[in-house]
Amino acid sequence: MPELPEVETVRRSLSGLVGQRLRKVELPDGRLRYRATAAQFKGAVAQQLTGIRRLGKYLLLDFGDFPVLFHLGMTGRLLLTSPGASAYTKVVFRFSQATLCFVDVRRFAFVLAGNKALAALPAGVDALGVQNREALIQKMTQSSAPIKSILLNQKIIAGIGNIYAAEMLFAAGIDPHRRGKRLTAAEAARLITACEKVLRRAIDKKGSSISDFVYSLPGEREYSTGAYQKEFLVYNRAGEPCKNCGAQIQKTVLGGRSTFFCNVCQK
DNA sequence: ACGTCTTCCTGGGCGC
DNA sequence: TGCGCCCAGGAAGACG
Repeated sequence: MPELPEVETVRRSLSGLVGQRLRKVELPDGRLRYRATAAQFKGAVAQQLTGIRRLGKYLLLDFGDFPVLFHLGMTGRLLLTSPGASAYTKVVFRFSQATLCFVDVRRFAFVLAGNKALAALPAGVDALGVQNREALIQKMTQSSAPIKSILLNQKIIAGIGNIYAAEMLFAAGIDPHRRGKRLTAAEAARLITACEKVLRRAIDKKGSSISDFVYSLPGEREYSTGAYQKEFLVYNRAGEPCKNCGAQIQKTVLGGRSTFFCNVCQK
């Protein structure tokens, strides 16, 4: 689920926690990709939350110089709610004025702290923080992997997942199967621009809610959902007409992932 | 070394 | 209604 726009939406939803002190961490069920333990949060307990950063699909809660890192995997959620609200609440953070629950139905999400958090950060440049476009263009065009796999590779560019990769390649008019090497520098540049445009628009719409992406609204009892799924031009639209040319949207498997594209508009 | 495939989990949706 | 199968936003690790 959570790609860059969803994680950014979560980050914004939690901004009210900044300045609050972490009183206590509870572990109803530490089973996640990496088992969560009480010991790992020692450096954060009794500290004030000084900021929340996002890097790619990762969220970093900074307690002074002690970071706590979250990755939501496929179904992870960070919700301002009571632990009993979900049967899948894994970790509970009791702040001075609020309770933050880390919830995951599956166990692909994880939380790391301190040095382990820093070590887990993605190597790639954040997809919305590209300073050196030339360097990124070079990385993209020297790989022999399909361009879609390159977009999904967090070591090259961080934050893009299966949904947005499809939408970006459509926006740039590039076939997902094209090898990075086979792209011209101009096409790679066009793709980077398309990436930023799609991500910004998706953030404006508070992400995509396909089945279960929700976020907390400060002060609200109900969860909210994103709206970008209403604007999908290719993702999950196999067999439907391309909104640009009318041809049927194609679905294939590329790198083990469902891949949607228009074989007329994307070359 | 690099690209691709398999696996980790669980629940929802669909066909029978 | 129930069962079994397939699929899913991610990505590490195994394999070739």
